[in-house]
Amino acid sequence: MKLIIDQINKVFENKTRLGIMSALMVNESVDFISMRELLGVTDGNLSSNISVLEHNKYIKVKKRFINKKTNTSFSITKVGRNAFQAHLNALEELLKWRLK
Amino acid sequence: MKLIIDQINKVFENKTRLGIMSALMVNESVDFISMRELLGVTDGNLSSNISVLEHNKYIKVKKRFINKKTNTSFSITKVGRNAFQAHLNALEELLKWRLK
DNA sequence: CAAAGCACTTTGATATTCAAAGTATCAATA
DNA sequence: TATTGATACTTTGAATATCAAAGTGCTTTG
Repeated sequence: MKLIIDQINKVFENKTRLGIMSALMVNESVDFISMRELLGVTDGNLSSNISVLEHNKYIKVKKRFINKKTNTSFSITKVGRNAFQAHLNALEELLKWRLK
Repeated sequence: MKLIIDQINKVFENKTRLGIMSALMVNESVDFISMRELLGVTDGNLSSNISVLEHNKYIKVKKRFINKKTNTSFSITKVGRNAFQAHLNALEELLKWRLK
């Protein structure tokens, strides 16, 4: 069981980051405001958790202007997708372990 | 998606506690030493996380003597089982959400 | 040109984590 | 029978994490 637990990724042991990653697994790109609405979190919370994921190279952040307003959007990286998938697999293993 | 994320239980956002609960879902009772070995954690880590689960009434702690040595064992409560199941359902929902 | 809004980021008080140090009891060795 | 070691935990606290309020830098509106 230790082997399974070791595969659980600390970065994803957080509601907001779990939500961000889930959203980016199915959406090519999601912008700041949409993500905030989707998750129902404060902007401060979203911003700091985005930073954590970015520093881990799990997501990419793209900033641009859309009619004179800043627009920040996120996408998942290959590394992020693999790490998240590994985390989900570990969770699944933990549940399978329960049954044997 | 906010509705799903809200169902994620903060108490279970921790490797050790996730492991404890998984173990107690399938084992009527597990003692301190066995749990520590099973999870591969330090005794301090196990002890403090057991306290968290106990204060949340998710597990019961039973202390007794087995040939003059203290023996502490844990079991899941009805409340704990329900809470953990709800948490697992939320995780599952989050994954299902990914597919639509 | 203030004042208000928008789209974020930073700050910091508060909460959490977990291993080292501590406690209590028993067993063995000298 | 002191003394050291082992076992079975618990407590402490330094390090780290969380997240909402306050801050920043724009633009727009009155």
